[in-house]
Amino acid sequence: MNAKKNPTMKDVAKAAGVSLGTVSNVINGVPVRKESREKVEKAIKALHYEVNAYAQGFRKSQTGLVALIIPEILNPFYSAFTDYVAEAVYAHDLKLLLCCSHELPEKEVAYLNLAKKSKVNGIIALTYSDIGDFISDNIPMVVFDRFFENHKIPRVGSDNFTGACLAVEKLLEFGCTHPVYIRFHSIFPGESDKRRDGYLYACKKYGLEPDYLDMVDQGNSEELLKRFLEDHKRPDGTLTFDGVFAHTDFHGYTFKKILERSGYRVPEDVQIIGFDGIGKFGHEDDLVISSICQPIRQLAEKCVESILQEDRASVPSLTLLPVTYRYGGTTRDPGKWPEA
Amino acid sequence: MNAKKNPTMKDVAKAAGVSLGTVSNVINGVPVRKESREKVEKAIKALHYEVNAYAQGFRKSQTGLVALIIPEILNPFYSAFTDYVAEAVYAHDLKLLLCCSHELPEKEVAYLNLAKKSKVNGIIALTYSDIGDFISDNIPMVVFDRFFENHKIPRVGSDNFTGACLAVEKLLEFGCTHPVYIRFHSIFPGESDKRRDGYLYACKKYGLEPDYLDMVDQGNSEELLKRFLEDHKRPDGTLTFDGVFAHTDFHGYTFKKILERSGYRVPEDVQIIGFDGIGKFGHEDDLVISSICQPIRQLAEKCVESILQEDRASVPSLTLLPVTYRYGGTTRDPGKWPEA
DNA sequence: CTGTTAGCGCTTTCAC
DNA sequence: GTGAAAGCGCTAACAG
Repeated sequence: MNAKKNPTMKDVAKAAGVSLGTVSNVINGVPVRKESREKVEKAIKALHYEVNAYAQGFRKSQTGLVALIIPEILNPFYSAFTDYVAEAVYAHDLKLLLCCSHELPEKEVAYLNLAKKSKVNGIIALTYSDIGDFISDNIPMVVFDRFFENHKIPRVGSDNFTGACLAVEKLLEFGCTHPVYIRFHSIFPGESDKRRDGYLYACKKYGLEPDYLDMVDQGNSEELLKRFLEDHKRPDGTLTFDGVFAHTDFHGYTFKKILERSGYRVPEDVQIIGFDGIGKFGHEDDLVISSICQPIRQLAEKCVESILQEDRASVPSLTLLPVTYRYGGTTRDPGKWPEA
Repeated sequence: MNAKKNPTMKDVAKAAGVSLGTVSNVINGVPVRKESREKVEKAIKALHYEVNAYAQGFRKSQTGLVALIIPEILNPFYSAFTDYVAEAVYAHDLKLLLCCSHELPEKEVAYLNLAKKSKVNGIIALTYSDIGDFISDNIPMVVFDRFFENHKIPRVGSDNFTGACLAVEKLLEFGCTHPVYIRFHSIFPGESDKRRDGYLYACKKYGLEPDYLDMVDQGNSEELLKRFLEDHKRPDGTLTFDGVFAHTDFHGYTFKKILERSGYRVPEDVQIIGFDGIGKFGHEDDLVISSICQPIRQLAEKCVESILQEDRASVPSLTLLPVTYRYGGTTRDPGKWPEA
C-alpha cells in the first residue's frame, strides 16, 4: 500500500545518534539527559516517527483494550451505557472494543473468546445467555445486572428493589389505588428480578393486593399485554387497575399504546411508571414515559473502574447505585399535570 | 495476576514433539502431514492453547481493527449506524474500535492519532470538525456525509437531494400548499447540505415560494424555532405555512413540540416530515415523526466494504444510497390518517 | 544516565 | 513436509 514503511525506533536512534534504549526512555518518560532528549525529539519530528502501539502492547503484554459485550445498541438504554463507557474508557487512556452480541449466545461466546485471544485488559458484560462456562477467571471482568454461578465476578447494577418500591409509592402518591406490575424477562437470573420483589414488598407494606403479569420474553409481549388488558376489564368497560409499574420503559410504552388504542387515557385513566429513564432522541430531559431512572453514566463509570482495579480481591462483589423517579407525561404529578 | 502464564506455541510444539513452524502451519491451515496435525491438535487441546492474537497481529502487522469515529451514540441515528457497523465488522472477522468524539475536535484528532498508532485496518469517520490536516493518507478511510478538501477520501451518504424533493412532494400530496424548510447545521460542508438544495429545487419545480430557516447550530435552535413560528403567524393567529420539511427528525420533533405548545395541531394544522427515520426505542417500525428514512444498515455496510476494498483506487469517491418516505404520525397519509 | 542485549509469541523464509 | 533460525518493534534488565 504505502511504499516506504513507517520509521521505527531504530531509525530514530540512528538519526539521533543515540541508542535504542535512550529513544525508548525518552518516549516512556524515563529521565534522560536534556541534550539526548532534544536530539531524539528532533529526530522523531524529522522522521514523523510514531510509536507502534501494537508492538508496544505486545511487548508489555498490555493491550489497553477494554471489551464491552452488549446485546445491541439500538436500544437507547444500551446505547447510553455504551456511550458513557466509551467516555470513561477514554478518560483512562484505554481503548474500547465494542462487541454487540445481537442476543445470539454463540456470538457472545465468540466475543468472549475474542476478548481472551486479544488479551484485553478487561471485559464489561451485559449478557442474557448462558456463557458461564466460557468465562476466563484470570481476566478482569464485571457484569451488569446478571449473576453467574460458579464465578466470583463482580456485579454492578441499579438498586432495583428500592426503585420498584419508589414506583409504587409514586403511583399511590399520584392517586392510584390499584397499581399492577408487568414484566417480561429473560430466563436467566439477574439483579433486575428485584423489581418484582420490590413491587411485592411495596404491595404488602401498603396493604395492596399484588396483581401482575410475569412472563418470559418470547417476542409476543404485545399479545400478552392485550390479553392482560382484557382480563382486567369490568363488565362496564372500566379497568380493575389504575396504575402500572412496567419492568422497563419499553414495556410501559408498549402498554400505553395498547391502552390508548383501546380507548383508555394515559394518565387520566391509567398512570404508568416505567424503569430505565429512556429519553426520546437519547436526551435525558425528554422521557418517553414517567420512569424510575437508572444512573446510566455512573453505572458505566463504576464498571470501568471495577475493571481497572488492580487488586481484584478488593472489588465489591455487588455494587448497587440509587435510582430516581422522573416525570415523563404518563403520571399525574402535581404541578406537571393539571388536576381535573 | 495469574500464576502460570498462558501456554505459547513453543509449549505446544514441545508437547507435540514437532517444531514451532509445524504448529504455526497447523494453525494457519497450511498443509501438514495428517499425523503431525493430529499430534498438534491433541497438544493444543491438552494445553488449552489459544493463539495470542496480539502477537499474531504484531508479526503480520495486521491488527484486524476498524476504528469508527462518531460524535456520540446517544443519538439514535448514530447508535443505529454503530450497531450496523458492528455487525458488518463482525461478519468480516474484524474488530471494532469505538471512538466517540463527543463533538470535541481535539478528541477527534486524538482518536485519529490513536487509530494510526494502533495500526487499524481502516477508519470510518462521522466527523463535524476540521480534522483534514490530521488525516493519514496511507490508511484506508471512508467518511460519512462530510467532505474533506485536499484528500481523496471516499464518501458514503444518503441521496439527500432526492430525499428532500420527496419530502416536499409528499407534503404536497397530503394537501399542503406552503411547505417550509427548517435547518440547523454545522459550519462544515457535507452531503446533507443537499437537503436544502433539494427543497429549493422542488419549490421551483412545483411553483412554490421557498421559505426556510437556515441557521448554524449553536444550541439555541428551540429559541430560533419559536421566533420562526412567531414570524409566520397571521394577525388572526393562523399560520402562513402548513407543512414543514425538517432537516432532521430531531428538529422536526422539536418544532412539533413548539407548535403543539402554541396550540397548533400536528398534523391537522401543520404536517411535518423529518429526515433520518428515527424510531422510538430504536425500533424502525415506530417512527418519532413521519420521515425520509436513511438506509442506515446499508450505509454502514457500504462503509465497511469500502474500508476493506484492497484496491483503493477502485473505491468510488462518492456513494449515495436511496432514501424512502415512511409515515410516523405527523402527516395526513391517506389510510393512515382519518381524513376530516 | 546510556548503550547493549535478550527476548515477548508468532510467521516466514530456507535448507533439509 | 518439516525443522531451524531470523526477525517484526519494542521494553527492560544489565553493565558500564
